[in-house]
Amino acid sequence: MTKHTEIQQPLRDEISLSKVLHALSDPVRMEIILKIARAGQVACGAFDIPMPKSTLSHHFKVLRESGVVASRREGNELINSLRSEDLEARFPGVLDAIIAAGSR
Amino acid sequence: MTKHTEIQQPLRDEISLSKVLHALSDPVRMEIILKIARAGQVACGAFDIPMPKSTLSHHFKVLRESGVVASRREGNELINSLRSEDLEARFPGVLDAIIAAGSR
DNA sequence: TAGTTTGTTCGAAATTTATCGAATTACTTT
DNA sequence: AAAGTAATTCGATAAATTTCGAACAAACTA
Repeated sequence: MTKHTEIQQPLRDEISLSKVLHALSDPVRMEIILKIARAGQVACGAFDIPMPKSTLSHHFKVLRESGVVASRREGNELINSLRSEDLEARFPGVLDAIIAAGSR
Repeated sequence: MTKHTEIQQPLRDEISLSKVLHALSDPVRMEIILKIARAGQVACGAFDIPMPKSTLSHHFKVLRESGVVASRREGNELINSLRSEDLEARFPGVLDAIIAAGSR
């Protein structure tokens, strides 16, 4: 039987624009976001970013706490997805425009 | 006769998404941007933000160097405007969406 | 020219953020 | 139960950012 643990993340209404923009203002985190945007769902381990795991983990934490990324545990890995619906509801067009801009 | 000095700002193609997002991720700078967006043109002195002049000047510098704001001298004061066209050309929809989100 | 207004620059201190290795937690597999 | 895999947390350090007062610069005004 597979256990699914909940990960702490802000509620939709608690998501702050400043924190979202700060989260996305780092090139490493933007790279992460773009990959998730393309693939839909990506495990933390699937990023071949040349960087210690602890540093990468820090960036995921920032993305999660800002409300940009949702992570859920599946087995022994964490699956990351964008909180597109929440972000679209709260800040319409922002995430899409940034992803499009970052993809060029 | 009024002298108009040019202020250093990145060229359109040199504007970086990360720097723009970082510039906009600060609440004080967002407040500045929103006021400029509403008014079109605002002098540095027209912001009644309770903060030393040097600190405010720092925030204007960040906004200028990121390519978000253009400043030109008119007589004694600096007039600030958004680089909406440059930003729209480079990162379509980003600035508008962020301003709309920040205005709510 | 002296004084005033507007805003920047400088230099230092405080705060925040990023980085990394080691230890730890959660879960799976053997 | 022991070992392996995935990722986080801890603690320390490094780097970047923010803040502020004091000094400076540019342009106007009396």
